[in-house]
Amino acid sequence: MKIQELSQMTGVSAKTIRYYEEVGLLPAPSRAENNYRQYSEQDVERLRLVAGARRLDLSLDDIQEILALRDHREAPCRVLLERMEQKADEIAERIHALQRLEGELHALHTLGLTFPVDDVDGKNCVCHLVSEHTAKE
Amino acid sequence: MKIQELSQMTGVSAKTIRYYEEVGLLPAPSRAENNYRQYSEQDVERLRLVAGARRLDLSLDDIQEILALRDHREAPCRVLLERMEQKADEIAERIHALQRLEGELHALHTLGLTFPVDDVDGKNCVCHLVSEHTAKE
DNA sequence: TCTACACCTTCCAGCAACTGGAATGTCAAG
DNA sequence: CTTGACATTCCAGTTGCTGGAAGGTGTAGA
Repeated sequence: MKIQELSQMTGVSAKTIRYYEEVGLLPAPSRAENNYRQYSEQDVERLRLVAGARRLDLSLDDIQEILALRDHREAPCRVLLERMEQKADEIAERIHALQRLEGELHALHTLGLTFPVDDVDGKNCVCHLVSEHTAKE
Repeated sequence: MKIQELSQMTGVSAKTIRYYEEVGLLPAPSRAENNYRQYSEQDVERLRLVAGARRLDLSLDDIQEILALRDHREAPCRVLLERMEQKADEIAERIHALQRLEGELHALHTLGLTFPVDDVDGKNCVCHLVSEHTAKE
């Protein structure tokens, strides 16, 4: 099958497929007479694994590692499970950071509303709050 | 004051300060005899506003806009408040996306644990789950 | 047959916001 | 006089793609 078909079967754009090949996630496929890339069912499977892992926000490096294990006929499941756990921790942390940020934004916004809005560089201005914000904590 | 001092007063690295100058967030400062950058109190103030806004995760483009208003002696507070609101919405959305992702990761991980961990390419493997994950929803 | 159109190829550039490093210059202390 | 901490410029790399140019290929219709 041609690249466009592989793209449709996996939801990964042709551009991205070529990129994955370039960085070594996908092997260079065989070519037709006209130099078009030709893909097999195996390629579909491999790319589906990549796409699934990307959807879980695993890094291309992590995916490389997992695929390399598979290519050496070692079961990659253990590593994959481990990476999923790490990723979950990372995401939990990012969620907390974002929630803190959200709180700060709301607090500053509320406080900012109590100030005159046309103050160019006076002290009673949300801009000043934001500047001070640097030093906080 | 020299760049290192400005850096310490604002918590922004010297490298980043030069970068901000390069992209036009900070004006090119005057230079000493030895070609070292020389900063004033005004620069401290300006950079503090930038740093505070960055801490709130506003983009450099947003900050450009706010500083440009200030430079034209227009009160930037209205715009700043608006951007803060937009940013809060954006962050709320990102939090939701991450929470969904976290849920998926945990679900797959739990399910993956019920499978044998040494299956190279069989179907009872978390890798297979992840591949299938592509098609979901 | 001509031509339009959709597909394929390669290669180069750009995004955001920095960060690292090389090569070089300056200055104060011991 | 040397050592070390600063300063300068410039170039490259990070992550994971995406856009676009310039050109080749394949098919269907006028």
